[in-house]
Amino acid sequence: MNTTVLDKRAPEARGSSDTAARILDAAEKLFAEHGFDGTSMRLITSVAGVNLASVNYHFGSKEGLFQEVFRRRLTELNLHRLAMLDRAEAAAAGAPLKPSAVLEGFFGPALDMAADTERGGHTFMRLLGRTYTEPAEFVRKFMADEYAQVVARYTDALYRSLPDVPRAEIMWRFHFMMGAMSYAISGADSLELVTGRFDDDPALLKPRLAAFLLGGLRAPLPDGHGMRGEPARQAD
Amino acid sequence: MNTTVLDKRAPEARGSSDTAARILDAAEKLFAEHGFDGTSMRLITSVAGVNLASVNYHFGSKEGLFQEVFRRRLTELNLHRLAMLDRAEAAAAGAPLKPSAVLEGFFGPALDMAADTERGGHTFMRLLGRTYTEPAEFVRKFMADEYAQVVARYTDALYRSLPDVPRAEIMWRFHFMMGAMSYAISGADSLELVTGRFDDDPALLKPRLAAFLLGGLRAPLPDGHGMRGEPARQAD
DNA sequence: GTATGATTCAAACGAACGTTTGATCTGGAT
DNA sequence: ATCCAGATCAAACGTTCGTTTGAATCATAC
Repeated sequence: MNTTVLDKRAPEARGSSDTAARILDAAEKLFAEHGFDGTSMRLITSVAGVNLASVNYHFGSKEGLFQEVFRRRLTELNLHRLAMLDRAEAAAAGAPLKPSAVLEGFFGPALDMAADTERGGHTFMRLLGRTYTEPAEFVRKFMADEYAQVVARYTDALYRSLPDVPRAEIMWRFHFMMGAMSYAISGADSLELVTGRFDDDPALLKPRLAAFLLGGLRAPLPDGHGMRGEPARQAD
Repeated sequence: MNTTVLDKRAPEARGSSDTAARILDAAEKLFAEHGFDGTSMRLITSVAGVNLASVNYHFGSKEGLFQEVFRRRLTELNLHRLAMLDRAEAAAAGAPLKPSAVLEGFFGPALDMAADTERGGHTFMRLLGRTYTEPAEFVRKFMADEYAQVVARYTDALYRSLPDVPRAEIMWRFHFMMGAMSYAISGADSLELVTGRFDDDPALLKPRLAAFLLGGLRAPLPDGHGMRGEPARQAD
C-alpha cells in the first residue's frame, strides 16, 4: 500500500501519490458517465495515463476504488452539511429553525458542489444521484453509514420547524426532495432528453430548486386519498 | 425472427411465444435489480428457463431485448397519459385545467403502474427511474421519441393552468417533479438506506406525492438568487 | 407420411473482463 | 556505493461476456 509505518516519500506526496489522484479523477468521471459495471479498469487507467495494475496496487480492487471515489467527496459534503446546521442552530438559540434555513443547510452544499465544474464536484454529484438509484450491494452499507447521522439531524430539525407535519410525512417529503435535487443536478442532460435542446443559466438552478422544495415541503397535508387538507402552519 | 410473412403458428401464440414472454419478464426484473451491464444473458435465460441462444433469436441482441422491455410498457403508459389528458381537456371545454388535474393525468398512471406488484408494473417503474439516471447511449433516442409528444402536451397544459409561471420555470418544475416521482417509486428501498427500517402503507404514497408535487409546482417564484416572490395565482 | 419453416438446443467462438505476477525502476538512508 | 521499500511496468492468468453455428425438434400444410 502507499502508506506504511515508515513513509519515506517527500511530505507533499505522502498519502496521495500523483498516480492515485489521477486514477480517482478519471474514475469519478467515467463512473458518472458509464456506471460501475460499464467502466473497465483498462479504460480508467488509460484515461488516467497510468499502468493497469496501479489501481489494484493503490486501492486493492475496482470496488475499493469506487468506494474511495465516494468517500473523499461524501465525507467532505456531509461535514459541510453538519457545520451549516450547527451554525444555524447556534444562531437560533434553541428556537426552531425556519424550514428554508434547514433546506439551505442540506441542499445548499450539494448544489454548490454540483455547481463546481472545475474541481470535479459536478461530476461527483451526477455520480451520486446515479448511484442512489442503482444501489450496488457493496455501496449500500457504506452510504447508510455516511448518511445516517446527517439525515437524522436534518429530519429532526425539519420536524421541529414544522410541528404540524407528522414525522412519517417529513421522512417522505425529505425523500421526495432528494429525488428532485438529484434530477436537478443531472439536469440539463435529462431535460434535453425529454424536451429537446435546453439552454439556461446554471446560477438560476439553486433558487429554482429552493422555491420548489420549500413549496413541496410546506404543502397542505394529504387527507388519505385526495389531496386536500390544511396548510402546514409556519411563516416562511 | 419470430414473425415472417407466413406465420404458421397458432393464433394465440403468434407474435408472443411463451419463450419470448418469459424472457421479457425475467429481463425486466433483472435489469431493474442489477442494471443493463450488470445483468448477463446467461442469468436472464437461466431465470427464464430458456436456452441462451433464444434471446438473440427473438430479440436480435441484448440491446434489442432491453428496448423491447421498455417499449411494451412505456407505450402503454404514455397512451394512458394522453388519454387522461384528452378526457380532462374535453371535460373542461377549452378552459384551462386545474394543476391538480394535469398532475393526476401524468403522474397518476405511473403511480398506478408502480402500485401493480403482480403484473410487474412496479418492477418496470423501478427500471424506468433507474434508466433515466443512467441514460445508456442507445436508449436516449428511443426514450426521447417515446416521451416527446407526451411531455409537450403536458407542459402546454401546465402552462395554461398556471399562466403566471414562466415557461422555463414550468419545464424545470416538471423535471423536479419527475425526480420526486422517481424516488417515490424506488421508495422504501432507498428510504431504508437512509433512515433505517421503514414501514408504511403503499396506498398512501399517491396522495403523499400528489400533495408534495402540487405544493412545489405552485410555489412562489424565485426572485433570482433568494427564494422569495409572489405566489403563482391559481385556485386549487 | 413427407416436406417446410419456425423454434430450441448444446457447443463453441473470439473478445474483454478484473486480477496477479515477477521483473524493473526510483529515491532517500546508511 | 549499497541497500531497500515503494512504485511502476509489461505480460499473462483464468473467467465471463455476447454472439454465432449447425444440428435436432416441433408443429403445420400437403
